[in-house]
Amino acid sequence: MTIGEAAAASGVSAKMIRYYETTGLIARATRSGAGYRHYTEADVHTLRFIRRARDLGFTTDAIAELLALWHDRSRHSADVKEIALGHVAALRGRIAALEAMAATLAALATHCHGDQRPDCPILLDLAESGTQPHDTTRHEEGAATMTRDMPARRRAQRSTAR
Amino acid sequence: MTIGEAAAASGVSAKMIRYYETTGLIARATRSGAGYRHYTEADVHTLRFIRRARDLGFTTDAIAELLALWHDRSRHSADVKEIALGHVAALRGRIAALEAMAATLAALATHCHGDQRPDCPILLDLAESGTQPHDTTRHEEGAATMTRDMPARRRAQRSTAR
DNA sequence: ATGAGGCTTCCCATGATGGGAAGGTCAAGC
DNA sequence: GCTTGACCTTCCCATCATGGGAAGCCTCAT
Repeated sequence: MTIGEAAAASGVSAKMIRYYETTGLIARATRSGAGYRHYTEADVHTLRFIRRARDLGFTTDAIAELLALWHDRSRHSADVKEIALGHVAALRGRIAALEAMAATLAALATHCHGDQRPDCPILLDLAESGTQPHDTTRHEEGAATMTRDMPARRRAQRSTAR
Repeated sequence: MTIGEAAAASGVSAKMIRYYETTGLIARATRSGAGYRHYTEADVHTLRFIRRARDLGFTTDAIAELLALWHDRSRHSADVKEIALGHVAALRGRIAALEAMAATLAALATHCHGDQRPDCPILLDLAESGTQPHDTTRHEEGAATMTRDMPARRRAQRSTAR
């Protein structure tokens, strides 16, 4: 089947299938005489595996390892389990960092009147809390690390904001 | 003070200070005759504000809004609170998505013997769970979105891990 | 005056993803 | 057999926050 069909069947976009091929996550697809990529059911199976792993938050590296183990008939389930548990630990770490942020903010918010007056403990905290030298170590491996995401509406909103 | 000093005093790297200037998050710095950027204590204060907000996971857009409100003497604390609570909600959404992943994986892992045998429910799940057509809607706005982060030790650990 | 270190700008890379252009291919219908 | 529209190819660009590094200018202390 063609890449478009494989994409539809696997839930991985054609763009990403090509990308995975260039990065070596999947093998180079066989090509038709005209250069069209050609996929088998087995390939689609692999793509679904990748998509599923990705949805579980595995890094690309981990996915590569899992794929290798999957294809390895003589694998030890212990290796798979180790990767999975390692990922669970990573997830829990991220969760803890996010929870710390949420808790801090939620606490500040409860002290904010939320009315027409300008006084606001949230702004006070942002402005004052780090007034001291500030530890330059940054990133307690977690907090600031996962700060990024939630895309869309950038420049647009920004202009209204400033 | 110079950009290097401002960076040390604020905890924001010189690189990022310049970046924030180009994106308009902060005003263009005054320059010395030779073109060196020059910062005041007030500027450092602003940078600390930004850093603190960033550490709390606010998006750049939200930070821009918070800065505007901070500088607005006639702000309504309700506006600040709304942004903060909106962010808390976003954080909780991310947390929920990560927890779902962790829970799924942890459950699978408990059923994995983790020994020398190759049979592993984790791999089975990855390989089979999505065998059906698969909903093409993708990204339930959460799951895959926060998948990315945890930098550093990539390639390195990989080698030791396998 | 010389050298070290700090500053400037500019370019590049990251990771996963999509957008889009320019051009080739295929299958269905006429 | 030819047209047409859908699909394929590669290539480039952009995202977002961040750092690396190069080339060249500036400044202060010796």
